[in-house]
Amino acid sequence: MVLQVVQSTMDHPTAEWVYRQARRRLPRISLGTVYRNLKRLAEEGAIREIHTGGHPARFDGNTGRHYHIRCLGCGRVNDLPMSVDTRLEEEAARAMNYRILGHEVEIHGLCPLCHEAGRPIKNDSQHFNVADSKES
Amino acid sequence: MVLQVVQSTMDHPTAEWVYRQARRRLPRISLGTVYRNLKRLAEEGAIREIHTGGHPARFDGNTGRHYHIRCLGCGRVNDLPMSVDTRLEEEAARAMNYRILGHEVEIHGLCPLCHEAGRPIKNDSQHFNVADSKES
DNA sequence: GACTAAATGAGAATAATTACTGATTGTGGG
DNA sequence: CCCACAATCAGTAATTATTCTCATTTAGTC
Repeated sequence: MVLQVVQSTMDHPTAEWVYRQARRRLPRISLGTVYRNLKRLAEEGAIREIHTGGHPARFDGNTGRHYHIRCLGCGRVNDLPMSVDTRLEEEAARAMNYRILGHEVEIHGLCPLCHEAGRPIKNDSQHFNVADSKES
Repeated sequence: MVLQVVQSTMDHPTAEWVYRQARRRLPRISLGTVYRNLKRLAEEGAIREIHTGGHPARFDGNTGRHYHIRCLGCGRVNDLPMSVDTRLEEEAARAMNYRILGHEVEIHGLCPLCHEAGRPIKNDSQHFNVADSKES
């Protein structure tokens, strides 16, 4: 059920958002349960966890390899429809003697809304909320 | 002074580690002061903050553009001596209509020590400590 | 239906970080 | 030297995100 919620959106929801959505169907569900299941799903590989950037973790129903772009104005995270560059890993392997396991790329910018609104960059600690377009 | 500590190492220390080091010279310094100054330095651009990956933030005295490699065994973060690929930003700009401001790349792997020791991946929540080679 | 294992809800606990507070230290005039 | 004023500090309380605990519920199975 938690899985369905995460997969239901192209946004990359925070645990908090998943909780709010889940509660619409299972009003008695607790935040702890949401966290517990998000973690389990991530371990099983059914979803991905995005820690990159700052404060609340985000979850991604799209488990294929892909990059993200993050808005420094509102914290929104979107998938990037661009190819994954494995040369980055090859180059790192040559440089570093690590056993390479993967890589992540995150582009930073201002989303159209924040850019237009002239919203400032809040790289700093703010409790980002997912784009709440379809939610109170 | 906090700046000196951060710049004194190629590791990417956590606030905690900076605190421990700083206290060797200024034994009365408080953790709050360390955080306050780390934040200020980061805002002024004198150091960089690395949030990517999980739990405690790390700080980087090297403010030039560069990539990082993170060991999923011990949490260590190292600089990568490889060139920054601005094509990633160009490609993202074409794809997304964001105002692009920058990008980050993080390679994941196991450092030589963890690899050899067969240490498992602890992607999960652990309080990573910096490589404490020169510290109690 | 009884027994067992797994999952849950509710709230306490933890970890990292920030904010607040009153005390201390500077600093530049006079 | 002394005084106002600003900056910084140590210490601590508060916040945020997340995990843990544990009594209870739910499921599965014989």
